Amino acid sequence: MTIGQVAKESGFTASAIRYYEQVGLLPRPARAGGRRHYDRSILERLAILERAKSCGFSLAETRQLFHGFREGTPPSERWQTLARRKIAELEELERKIAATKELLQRPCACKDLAECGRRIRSRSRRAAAAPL
Amino acid sequence: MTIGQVAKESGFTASAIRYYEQVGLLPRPARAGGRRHYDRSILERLAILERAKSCGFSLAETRQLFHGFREGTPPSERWQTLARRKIAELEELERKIAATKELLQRPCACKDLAECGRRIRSRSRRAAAAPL
DNA sequence: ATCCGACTTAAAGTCAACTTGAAGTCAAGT
DNA sequence: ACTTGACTTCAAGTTGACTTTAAGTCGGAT
Repeated sequence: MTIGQVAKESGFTASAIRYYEQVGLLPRPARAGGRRHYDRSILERLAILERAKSCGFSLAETRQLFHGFREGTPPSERWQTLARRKIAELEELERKIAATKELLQRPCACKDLAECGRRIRSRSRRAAAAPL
Repeated sequence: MTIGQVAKESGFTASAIRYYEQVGLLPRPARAGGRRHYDRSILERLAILERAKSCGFSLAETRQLFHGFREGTPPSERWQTLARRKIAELEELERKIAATKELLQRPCACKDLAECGRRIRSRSRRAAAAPL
């Protein structure tokens, strides 16, 4: 298959596919007259990339999935290791979101923004500032 | 106060303060011999920026807080309008996180990554791919 | 007079994950 | 032979919120 066909079947753009190859997430395919020529197993590989992406894994983390374990480590263990970390991250994010929502729900009764500033400043116990 | 003193008292770096000025989030202060000279009300303004930041507002949204409403609109209304939007965004994000966590909790029993790819591909009903 | 630290500007760099553009190549169809 | 469309490479652009760097200026203390 050409890169265009792979793109159409996988849903990734051709340039994204080239990019993944460039950063080491896809093996270099055979070439026919300069052009990349893939066999259909590339679609499985790309399906994994898509899954990893929808799991919130960065490309660096996704690289781990392929190259970050001792040869022969079963995929169940690979996924589990990465998943545990990511779930912990997501739970941290959920906590931050909850805190942010509470902040957002606080009503304001100031007469102008300058008063907002004064109130916020007088209440600030130097801790609540972490962004998402 | 000089920008350095404002930086120390506010917790923002001097260059961040200059940047906020540059993008229109802070008024241009008086100058004394080229240098910026602030009065203490800048600290209230920066406290609002800090609060907006910890509410997850982008600088563009924060600009709205100051300049996005009819003159005279009370801060309560300003905050409420922006807060409602942001809360909706955060709830959408929470849904995505929940979906991602479910995906991450799915156990894998494949014997190798190629099998993972085949399984993912055969199950894929072209919908579950949205990243965070 | 000279030195230091704090300040000034404009421009460039950072991060991720790609996309876009420019300029060129290839194979197939007319 | 010529056109077309899909491909190639490499470099640069995109987004947001800053930071960093370079080169220069200022005021106060020695």
